[in-house]
Amino acid sequence: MPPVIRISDIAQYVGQEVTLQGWVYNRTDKGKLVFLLVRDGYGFAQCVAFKGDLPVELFDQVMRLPQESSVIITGSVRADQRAPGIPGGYEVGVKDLQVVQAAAEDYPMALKEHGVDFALDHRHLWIRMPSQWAILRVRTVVIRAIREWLDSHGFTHMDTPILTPAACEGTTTLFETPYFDEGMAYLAQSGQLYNEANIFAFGKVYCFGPTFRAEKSKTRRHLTEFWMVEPEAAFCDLDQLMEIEEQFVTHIVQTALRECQAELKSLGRDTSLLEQVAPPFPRISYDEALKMLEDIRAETEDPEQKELLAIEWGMDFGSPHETALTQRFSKPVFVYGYPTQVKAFYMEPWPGRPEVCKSVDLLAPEGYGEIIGGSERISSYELLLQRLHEHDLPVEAFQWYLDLRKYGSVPHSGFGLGVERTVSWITGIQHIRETIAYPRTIKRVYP
RNA sequence: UCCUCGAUAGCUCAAUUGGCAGAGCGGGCGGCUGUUAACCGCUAGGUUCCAGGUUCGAGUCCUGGUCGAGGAGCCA
Repeated sequence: MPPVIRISDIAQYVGQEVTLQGWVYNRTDKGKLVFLLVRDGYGFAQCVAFKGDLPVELFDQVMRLPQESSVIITGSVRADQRAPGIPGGYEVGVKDLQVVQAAAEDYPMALKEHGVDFALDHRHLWIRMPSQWAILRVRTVVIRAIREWLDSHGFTHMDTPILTPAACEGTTTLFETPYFDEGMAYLAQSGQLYNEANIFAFGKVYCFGPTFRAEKSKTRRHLTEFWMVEPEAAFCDLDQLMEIEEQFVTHIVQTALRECQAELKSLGRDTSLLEQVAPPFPRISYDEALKMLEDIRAETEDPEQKELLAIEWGMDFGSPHETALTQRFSKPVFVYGYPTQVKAFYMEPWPGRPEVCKSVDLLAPEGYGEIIGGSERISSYELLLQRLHEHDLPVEAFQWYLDLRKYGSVPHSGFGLGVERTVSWITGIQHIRETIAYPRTIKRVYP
């Protein structure tokens, strides 16, 4: 029996007889000729059956194969520019075909556009379609690239708890669940505070897992359950943090470009700007960003847009601001030094400017906006204690966190990168829900 | 929580001023040796989101509700 191959490797088998194990994605019959578009999990390839090449009964069966039937196909590979697929340009001349199961004829996903609600109700089938398959292939490569870079740069992977005692930052709304006799537990919105403990044992660490936010956000950039990687490093200030971030993001983007060419091409992604992603990234201060936004607002004629872009010093950027700002850049851009009042309690103040903190967001270009939020953390025991009081946080719950500033405190910094937002940017898609296999939004927990 | 929009065949949508509920795709049957969302012929397929109301007559107008989408705020 010829070797079972992966469609992603099909170019290596031109002129050879191979076996494909997969599913019929589409069928077009032309009388004495049938085209099957077969997917095997690794790609999509056209298989061509001629009536004269096959037994009469088999050809008749092939001509009637319902969409999504599972099949084992043997035939010879040839290059043909007409052949569609991912990667396209190669096809299999069918010599034998075994039907593992003829699918039921009421498969609901037509090979056409679908409404969002219908598509999401059938997410378990939607992921079979080329666009969704390609996005999720990019996602897995992005996740691998994240781990590769961190693992090879001295970061120790340390899992942090999903069930947590309280808000880490005391701001966002959390999912809660009863926890035996201990009252309520909350689903983690960040592993950062635990990371900060872990660096004093391991130097540089990262956690990587699902993150939960119960906020009633209804936008293309929000999920209630999403994946975030959070690196944290001891003996690291804000400038060193930005160097880490730009190396890290560059590795992720370049790996995806290198390993997902066929997927990105099938998605129609223009990769010219992604190819330019390399250190150094532009760095602008909050004050400079504010000036740019005022200029952009002055040039805007649309009154609605003018209203949305209104801002004054001390306010955090909303998504209209981020979008407008990043449309001016072709590379990811750092915005550092946000007002202390809009950021979390644990951020180190700017030397000589207490109204500003050593925070930095990384905004993806082409209007995609924030993919990373990070900062240098407060290292002084007294200042941290003062901030806990200022934010009305229960000091006793943060006793262990205060200990970190008591026993060998050092300057340290960290950040969180949102996987889904990063994949949205790299794949060029508009809605974050397509970058995760089973999205959880305010209105959806099925399937 | 607020603003805006939407719901008609399995899917995507159309239906003029309130006047017989339609098309394409998908399914079935038939035809075709290079299709790219193939094409051609035939065919089956409807609680027009729900509950009221106006009217000779409502998919269409009015009231209330349900569900969904986009955006704001918040954030990754």
